Amino acid sequence: MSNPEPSVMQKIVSLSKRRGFIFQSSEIYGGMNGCWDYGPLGVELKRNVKEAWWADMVSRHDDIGVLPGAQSSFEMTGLDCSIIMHPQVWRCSGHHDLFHDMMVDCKESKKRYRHDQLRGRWAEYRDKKVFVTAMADPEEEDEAFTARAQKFFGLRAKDRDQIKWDGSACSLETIDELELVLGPDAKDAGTLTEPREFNLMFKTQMGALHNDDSMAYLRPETAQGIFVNFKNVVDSSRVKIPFGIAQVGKSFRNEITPRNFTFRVREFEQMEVEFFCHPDTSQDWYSYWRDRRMNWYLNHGLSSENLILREHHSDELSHYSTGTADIEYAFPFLPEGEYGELEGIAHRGDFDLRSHMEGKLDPNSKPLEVQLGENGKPLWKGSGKDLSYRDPVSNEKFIPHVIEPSAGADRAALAFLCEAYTEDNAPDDKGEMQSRVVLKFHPRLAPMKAAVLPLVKKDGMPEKAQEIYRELKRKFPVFYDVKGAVGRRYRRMDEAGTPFCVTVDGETLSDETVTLRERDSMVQTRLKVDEAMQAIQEAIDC
RNA sequence: GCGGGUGUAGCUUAGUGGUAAAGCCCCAGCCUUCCAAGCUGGUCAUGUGGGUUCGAUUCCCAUCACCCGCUCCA
Repeated sequence: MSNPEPSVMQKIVSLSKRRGFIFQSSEIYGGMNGCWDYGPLGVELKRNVKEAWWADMVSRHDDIGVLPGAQSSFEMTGLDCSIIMHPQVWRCSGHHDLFHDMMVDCKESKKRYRHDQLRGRWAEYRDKKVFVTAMADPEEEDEAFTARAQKFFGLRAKDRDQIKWDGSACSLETIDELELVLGPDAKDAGTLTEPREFNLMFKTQMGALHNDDSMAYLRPETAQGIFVNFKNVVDSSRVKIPFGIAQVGKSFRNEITPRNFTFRVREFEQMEVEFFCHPDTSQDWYSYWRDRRMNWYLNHGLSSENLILREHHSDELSHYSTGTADIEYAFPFLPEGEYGELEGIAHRGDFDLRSHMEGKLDPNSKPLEVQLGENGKPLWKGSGKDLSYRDPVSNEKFIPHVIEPSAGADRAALAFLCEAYTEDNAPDDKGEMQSRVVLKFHPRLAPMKAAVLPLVKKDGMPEKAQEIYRELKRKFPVFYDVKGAVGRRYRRMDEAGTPFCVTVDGETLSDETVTLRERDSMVQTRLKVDEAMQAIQEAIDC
């Protein structure tokens, strides 16, 4: 049984494990569906992604100057909030209603239905009784039930009126005898499963005693923590609109189908900005963030051939949003021409702040109004706190609009890993070309920035190399390796994505020069140790 | 959630109802003055749990994980 050539994705997964980028979670116990761990090199890669993002969005941000493409200067600040928040946060955010359904599956048709949306009616013919269901509009449902029952009982159209109907149409929720239920797309009765709770939010218990009051959720996104702290940040930090609040952290979603390595997982890390601005300027800020975020990926090495900016069509948008764009990458596990989302940039209007003020807004209302429950009161009460903003100069009071660039840290790390994976050819010691695996990471993202290698393990070279290693290590992550032929060590570093090798030879001992070998081109340059360090630092900083 | 496939060392593979094989990697030496496969030695494996059997890595069942397709994707 000879297998075909492994796919690029299989090679990346294999390399990830072999070199310590990404491991299956809990592997010694057989693994955990959709969970992955970052190994020694992977943790550096992902940290570099997050740190580059944080530096570019927050710590290095120029609060005073006007950045290219921006209409004015703006401030950026950060936040780190708890993963478990007040359950009302998720009711007002809309996650509770959207993520929380009772579902039934049909074993015959393999279709899945919302338990509360499935309606039917009891029908009887001769000795057979069945609860026929159908997916139909209320005006047409009686006709649909009749058609389903007629087919089930094997009757002709003219014999329809022989079907006896018992009671009026009702929701499946009122029916206990599932074995007598005919599914909307089934031929036989009794193919529907018991209703099962379908909850995309992770539930947990707050406190050691478990009861209904102690139920809490693990956050499904970091964004809500920013919205609920909006007033705190404004009151404590002297920021003025426009400004952004950034946060990096873990989020949890019970994805139905974890798939594709670390792309779709249940525990993941987000890098989100909520950018608050005046409603009149929000469209320009939306365009600004969309373009800036796209360029961020391009500047860190993703090829423009593999990256697209996809603007959502107007019919895809929540109507309160006036723009949403996805930054998508052509991951190797996807079919040709398909892309997977790295980041979404959404214009969210004032939906979130108002929902946390007034109560959950009905996303289908226009203009936005608080969603009411059956008793005519708000379905989910808001905080009642005033989350509007008063401009200190104009004295205008308004609820800011929000632009939300929301990125996946794991997805970004995976995209950079996939983009970096390259097979090319390099000469061996006899000058014959051999295949080479090299990870062409941007130096800023590479787990190790350089390796320090004594050319041979004698004549004082190891001692000198260790000295240089300690000097460089104060500035950035460096690896020391003395084992085996130097060519072998170069290849090992190529496979780990280390952009530079500093090689110590006989000359180093007398004149403090080394060779600096560049990973992608394999070009070597003879430099002073200080110059080599500077060259590496410049490559990282760019 | 459904259907199909796969699961043997860190990786890639071989093989068998009766002692599990190899290459690469890795480790310890030796050799080596700039791009992997010179020498010697060494570590390490049948996903998990049952069943059949004198004996199971092999056959059967279940389970877990991964891959492909469907479904889902705020």
